[in-house]
Parts: sequence; structure tokens; C-alpha cells
Amino acid sequence: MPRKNGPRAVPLADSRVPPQPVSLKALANYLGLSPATISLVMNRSPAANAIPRSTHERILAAARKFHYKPNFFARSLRKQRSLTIGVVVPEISEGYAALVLGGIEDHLLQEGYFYLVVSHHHRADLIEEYPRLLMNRAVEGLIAVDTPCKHGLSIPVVAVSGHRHVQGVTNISLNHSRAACLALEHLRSLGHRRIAFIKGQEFSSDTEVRWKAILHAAKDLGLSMDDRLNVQLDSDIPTSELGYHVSRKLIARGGNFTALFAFNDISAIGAIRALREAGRRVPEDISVVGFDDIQSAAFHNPALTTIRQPLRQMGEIAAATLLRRIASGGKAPCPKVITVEPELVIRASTAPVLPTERN
Amino acid sequence: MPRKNGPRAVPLADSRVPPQPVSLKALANYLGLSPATISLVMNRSPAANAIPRSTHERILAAARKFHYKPNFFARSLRKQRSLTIGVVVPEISEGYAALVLGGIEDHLLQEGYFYLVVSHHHRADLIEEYPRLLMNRAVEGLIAVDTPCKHGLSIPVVAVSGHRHVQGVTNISLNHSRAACLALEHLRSLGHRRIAFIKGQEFSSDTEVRWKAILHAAKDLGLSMDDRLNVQLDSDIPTSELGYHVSRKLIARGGNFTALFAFNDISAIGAIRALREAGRRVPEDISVVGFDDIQSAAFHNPALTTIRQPLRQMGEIAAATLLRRIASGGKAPCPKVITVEPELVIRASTAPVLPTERN
DNA sequence: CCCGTTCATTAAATCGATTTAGTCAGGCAA
DNA sequence: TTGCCTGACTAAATCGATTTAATGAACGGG
Repeated sequence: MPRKNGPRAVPLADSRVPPQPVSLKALANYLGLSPATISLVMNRSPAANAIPRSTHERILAAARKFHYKPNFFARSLRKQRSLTIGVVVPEISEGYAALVLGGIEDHLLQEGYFYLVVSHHHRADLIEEYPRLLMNRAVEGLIAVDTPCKHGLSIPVVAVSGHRHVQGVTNISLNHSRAACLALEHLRSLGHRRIAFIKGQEFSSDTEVRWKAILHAAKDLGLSMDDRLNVQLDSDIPTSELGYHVSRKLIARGGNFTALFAFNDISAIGAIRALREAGRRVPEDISVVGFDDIQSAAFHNPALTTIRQPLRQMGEIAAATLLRRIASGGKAPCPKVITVEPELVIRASTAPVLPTERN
Repeated sequence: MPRKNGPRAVPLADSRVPPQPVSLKALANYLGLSPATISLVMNRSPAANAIPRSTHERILAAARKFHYKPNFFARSLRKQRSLTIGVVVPEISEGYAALVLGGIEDHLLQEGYFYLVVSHHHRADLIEEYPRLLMNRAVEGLIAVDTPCKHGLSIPVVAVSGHRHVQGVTNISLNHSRAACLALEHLRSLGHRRIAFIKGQEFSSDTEVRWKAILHAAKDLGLSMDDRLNVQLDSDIPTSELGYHVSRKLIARGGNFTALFAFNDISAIGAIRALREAGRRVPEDISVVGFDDIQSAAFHNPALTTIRQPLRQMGEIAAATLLRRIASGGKAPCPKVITVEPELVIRASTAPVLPTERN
């Protein structure tokens, strides 16, 4: 197609139309060999040892010349392997899911695997349907991120932040007891005694475990809990909007608190907005601790003190564990739980309680 | 199928091992029919009209009973269709890519397509290699997000924020002239005359087009540009860190400016941090305008005034356009460019220039 | 000169579904 | 009785690669 690009004609469009793919049979024909021979050589099969070096080279040269690539479907059909895994997430949000996906991808691509992603937006029917659809696509394994797996599947499953014990499912989960201790000890050491909490949504896998850990840690530290200071996220919108609303509700109740521990950074950021609007300064009047340490936490104003989950690493571990189980052909034992450790990241949203507030 | 859902007896682990998949042949055998007949019926092929209702029902019933699902590879091999597309992104970051991906996914899954994602982290070799790898996987089309496509491929390609004119590539791009006008007019109307700019990285597809649009709009509005007030992002880290660093550089130069227009929200947020550290208040001393309107922009403090790109919608359009081109079998004309419109979102990071600064 | 090897290569089955070009039995008209 | 339909299926080729068992030629030893 003639295209006039005036002077400085940088070849913008490389218009070579790539030739349609060559089949094994065509290559065999060209070389005067049988498909079998070529396949053996291309796959470095042990049987190819009997084939002389000269033939090897002839075949490799021709393959390069015609850009031969084995047809993925034919090969998968024959070998019964797809080198593909499925990933189920609530949504491809900023924050949580994006970080975990990054870790998963890193590891999978290194190992020659690709992955299909689906997001269910917390719809129960999709949570049921998508794993099946993925299995119809012959994925060799599944990673469920913050998604409940009710029943086992015939392929290996790894659940990031999963907590149910299900046959064939490996859970990657944070040490929530430690996370709760880190946060509460930090607040306590700053003098805070009356702490408000934003609990996660019903549907989030971590909600219950995290909450129990908090109750336990509070007891250990001698902090008393006050139901009037606890609110729970309810909507499934994945923005700070949701933390904002419940925090307004919390403030409206008029309860007395000097610190707030949120379910995640997203809602912590929403909470800070609500607090400011209500005339409470963060951290001077109220200290806020988030959870996750998503990328925007460090650059928020004030920079967010938070409990970091190694999300990227959790994705990597999930992928590595899954591939290991796949490679073993279902023989390897299926680890029930792999625990990762949280880390307290102290930034600028927490401060010592005001002297006037101290009791 | 009998299922006893006794009183609240939530079965945690449903340990039925799903039976291994049934093949068409096995089903045929069971029914005393040939695979051909079953295939015809299952696919509602016109040839199945000759087959009586009773047989239809017998087949459908058996298929349900044994959970028959056609083998994906066998079918793809035969039909030469994969119902899969490839998506290439720089990284699965918070912000930009996540939003576009969301839009892509929505549309694709509705249409029965799945997608494979790869991120190249701006490595030139991967930008070359991944599209080929995806094609070996028989994807029917490719969506490149903020990724340069040097040459055409044998499959349809849609480039989100692409600007090169390449055979077989449809670019989805923002009306950057309008975007530049919106931002500069807004700042100008607030009294700003000395505006600093953070330019995008060399490797980002939008950088050049956006910059030209800015120069043009500045001229139209009678705003003079000062090279000492322009800095350029250089690193490929996808966090606000990068905006922070170049802004410190900018501030260190000592140039006199009352407003800053950043390449994206991420860097605007970094810039705000740098400005505050240098003792400049935002928006009182310096107004800051971002770009993209990522989720965290609205909840940043101060809430970010920004030029919104309809990123999600761009993803949807990309997917829809790609599927249309695929469906036409390469017959439909390949639209060169589809333009979407930006929107100025005024929040709290911009304000009238201080009287003392006015000239 | 015959036999057992080794070497180099290949025929053919297989993976599982799709699809075209039949086949065969029964009914009906001439 | 013959021939032609029609209705209800099916045989077999095909998609493209893999893999096992086998083939034929050459060669060396007895």
C-alpha cells in the first residue's frame, strides 16, 4: 500500500505481511523427511539421538527459515497440557488485586505459563461459573484471589487470602494474629486506648479471621473493645468512597476515640477524608492505621501508617506453589496453608495521643 | 441429583471428586449413536434439522448427565478459532492499566472471549517477543495498551493510546488538543501565567502527542513557555516516587511558577509531596493539575484536579473494535483512529493565583 | 554368505471434535 | 416390481503435532 510520508520517511509501517504459518507436514515435505523425524528433532526427544548432526542442522535451518512454530492446539491436544492457568479475582482494582496479579505473572511467564483472568465482582453466580469456564478451557490450575472456594476441583487450586479448608486447595494467608498485634501494639505504645475499627465486608475472605485476631490481640494488650466504635464496610465499590461513608457514620455516632484501624488502605484513605471534614486532624487528633500498603499509601497526605502485606510475594508464592503441584501430577501433597508475615510500616498518619486526651 | 441441604449443614469441603471428562466418542458409545450425530445436535447445526426431536432430547439428556463439555483444544484445532485475545501492557499497575484492563475484560467476557495478559515493563526485547508468543498461542487479536507497535501483525491489533500509523492497527486515542486546552484554560482562568510542566517518559506513547498539544494550546492562549520550568519523567517505576524526584529537581532550579501540569496523576501526587516538603502549599501557592483521573485522585489530599481520560471506556472500545474486526474476518476496513474525549475534573488542587503573585 | 546390529528414518495410531458426502431402510407413486 | 424420495444417521477425512513400533539399508563378524 503506497503511503506518502513526506521527507524524513521513517519507515512507519513495516508492511511485510507475515506469511501464514507453516505446518509440520509442509516442512517435512520441503525437506524430504517425515513429520515424525522433524518433531523428534524439534523437541530434542531422546529418540533424536539416533539422528545425525547433519540432519539436525538441516531441520533447524529450515524451521528458522520458514518460522516454523508448532500449532499450539494440536500440541496441547496431543500432550494434554495447556501451559495455562486461570486466575479469579474480585476485580482488577487498583491496589490489592493489581499487586497480587503482578507477582503471579512474574512467576508464571518465567516458567512458560500464561494465564487467563476473570473478575467476578462478588457475584455468587459468577464465582460458581467462572472456575468451570476456565476448566473448560483446560487450565491446569487455578489461583483464586480473595475469593471463596466452596468445593474442590479436579485441578490444583491455590487461594490467596483463602481460609476455608477445602480438599485440594492450598491457602496462602497472612499471619493475621501478628498483623493485629503489630497494629495494636503500635497504637498502644503511642498512648491510644480508645480505638475505632473498620471491619471488612462480609464477602471478603480475610474479614472474619482478621477480626478474630484483632479481638484476641486487644484482649492480650488489655484494650477494651466498644461496639459503638466498630463499623463494617458493606458496599462492593472498590474505591475510598466506601471507607468515607462508614467513617461518617462512625463519627456521627459521637463515640470517643483517638485512633482508627481500617480494614485496608483504600478505606483508611476514605476515613481520613471523613475525619478531616469533621474537623479532626490526622494524626494530631486521630491516628489512622491502614492495611495492605498499596502503592498510593506512601504518597498519601499524610503518608499512611499501615500493616504491609507482601502482596506481590503472595502472588509469586501462589504461582510457584501451583506450578509445583501441577508438575507433580497431583502426587505431591497439597499444603493446606502457607503463611506469610506482615510488617508494620510507620509513616505519618499515626502520632502520640494528645496529652489532653490521655486518661 | 439428590442433594441434602439439611438444616444449616454447610458442607465445608465438598469432597466429590469430579469425574474425569467424557469424550464425544464415549458419549456416542453410551447412546448407541455416532459422534457425528451428537456433534451435530450439540452445535445446533442446520444439518441437525433432519434429526427427530426424540433423539435430540436423548442426546441433550445424556450430555447433561455426564457433564459433557467439548474438548477445547480439539474444537479449536478443528475450527481454527481460539476465542482468545492477547493484551500487552507495560505493567499491571495501579491506575492506568488496571482501569483499561477492567474495560477490556467486561466486554470480552460478555462476548465469550477470554484474554491472556503479559506485561513487558518497557523492555524492548519483551515488546518484540510477547506479541509473537501470544500469536503462537493462537490469539485471534491483540490489544496493546500504552505500548508501541512497530510493525503490523497477521492478526487485528488495537492500540490503546497508540499514535503510530501502522497497517492493521487501530489506535484508540484521547483528543489531546482538547485535553491540553481544558487544563491550560482552567489554569489561565485562575490567573496562572507561569506554569511548570512534567513531561511523560520517552517510552510512553502519549508523551510526544500530548506535549505538542500543550505547546499548541499554550500558544493559542498566549502563554509563554519557559524551558526551565519543564522537567521530564525518566524512570520506569510506576509509583509517585518518580513525580517526586523530578519535582524536586524542578524546585531546585529556582524557577518561578504558580502552577504545575503533570503528565499523570501518579506523578502529580509525587509532585505535591515534593512541593509541600519545599514549603509550598497546594493549592494556595501552587496549583497542580494531574492527568488520567485514577481512582486515588479523588481521595488524595488535596483532591486532585485532573484531566480525566475515560480509561475504562477506552478498554471497552478497544475490545469491541477488535472483536468487530475479528468477526469480519479481516474484511472490514481497519479504522485508523478512534478518538475519545477528555473531561476536566475540578477538585481541590487548583485555586486562583495569589494576589501577590499576580503580574 | 548369512545373521545380528546399529543407524536413520518412517508408518501409523492417537489426541477429540467437526463436517461433508454419503448410506441404508422404508414409503410411495408409477 | 422398479425407481425415487425422504428421513435418520454415519463413515471417514480433517485439523497438526506427538510418539511408539517398525522398516530397510549398511556393516561387521563368524
